[in-house]
Amino acid sequence: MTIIPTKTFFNLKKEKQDRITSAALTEFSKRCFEQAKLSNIIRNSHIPRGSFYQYFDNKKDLYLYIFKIIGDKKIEYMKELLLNEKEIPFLELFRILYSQGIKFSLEHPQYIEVFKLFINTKGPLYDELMGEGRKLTQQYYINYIEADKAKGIIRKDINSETLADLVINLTTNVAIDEFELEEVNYDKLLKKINNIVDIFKKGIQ
Amino acid sequence: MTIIPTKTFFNLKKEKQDRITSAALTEFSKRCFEQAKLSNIIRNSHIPRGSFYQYFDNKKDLYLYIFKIIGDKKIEYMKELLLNEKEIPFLELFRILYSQGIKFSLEHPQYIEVFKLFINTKGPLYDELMGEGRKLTQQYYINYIEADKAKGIIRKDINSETLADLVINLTTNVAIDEFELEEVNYDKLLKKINNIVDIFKKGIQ
DNA sequence: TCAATATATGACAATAACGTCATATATCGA
DNA sequence: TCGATATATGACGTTATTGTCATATATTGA
Repeated sequence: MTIIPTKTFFNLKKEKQDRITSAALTEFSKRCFEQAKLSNIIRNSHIPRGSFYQYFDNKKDLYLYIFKIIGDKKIEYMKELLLNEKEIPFLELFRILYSQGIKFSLEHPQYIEVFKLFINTKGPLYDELMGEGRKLTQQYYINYIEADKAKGIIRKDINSETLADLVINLTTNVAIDEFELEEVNYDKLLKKINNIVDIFKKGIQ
Repeated sequence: MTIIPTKTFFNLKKEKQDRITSAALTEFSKRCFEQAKLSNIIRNSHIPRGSFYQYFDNKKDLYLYIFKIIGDKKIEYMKELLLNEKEIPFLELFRILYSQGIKFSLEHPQYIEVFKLFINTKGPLYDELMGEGRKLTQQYYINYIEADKAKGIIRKDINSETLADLVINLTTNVAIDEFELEEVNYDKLLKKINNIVDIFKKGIQ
């Protein structure tokens, strides 16, 4: 069993580690995993080809490492926010997740590019990394929805699964679409989120 | 100015043309444009490498041709449906487009795979082919929404643009997600669409 | 100090893809 | 029939990329 990255990598001066992760982030934010070129990363981080293979087994290992960094940062970012929010209504949860997710993305534009490419390029790697993830999220939302139904906040005839799926799509795809646009403005986005929540709450009629 | 494909291609026996388009469809439904391998297409259609380059200038031309075939089929499929639907409410338009889109996809599973990969791999080709497409669609929806507002079917305080964007996302991303699942059942999907329309109409409260 | 361990290095083999080209074969029209 | 035009063919040049390996250099600890 090999450590990923290698012990050698962690022994490196932080500056050198950063040069590599930074170059990797740049490449993986421009091209999907399959399309990304290790040669670019090696060139831009100014390390010899041979050295790279002392730090990582291959391109995939590097990708997984970068992906882990992003995941950890995001979880850390969201966790504190959700810790004291056990009993909020579903739509509030959605509002928080959506807006906080966008805030995170604004602060880490490169991360979100990597993630976008990952989401979009649904290959074997996608299945490997996501696995049961989506079903877990769906169940997570359904719990809130059912709780709201019990409290009478959400109509009983709403299909929980459909609603959960809708929201999952909005928090991934729609949020991601926001960043295709030219100027991203947080306040503008907040208004948009409130619009969406309002549509969900009261309908459009 | 070169014809795309070549005149030569159209002179071919239909059987041979089909062998090529069929092999291309298979490849482009498995791999995005950049990732797709012309070698596979050439091998599976049992034509010599040299011949291919008498029919198409390059991989991109073949892709554009396949894409055009799909686009034409879809337009033809949707057109007759929308011709006599000038004055329907926005949500009805949505219901029709969504369900008809899914029906089309069920009948042409390979087409939808190609399209999924195209949508997802947002590269230079995406921009080239989509261009103003999204903005046109947005405006198309907004017209219906504004008309409904005038008639009092949709609340005046709903943001037309936001609603249009929401629906665009649902008709592309969500519809596409349906096909990630194992068993696709049209009746089940119809129910789901009605659920979604209901949520939009009356809200979840 | 000096041997053992850890790190650095870039040339190289292997693989794979695209598009070209010279040549062979078939078809068509007068 | 036979020359002109259209089509067929696959070996080849070119280019890119990944991962390997033998060797050089640095660092560490006894």
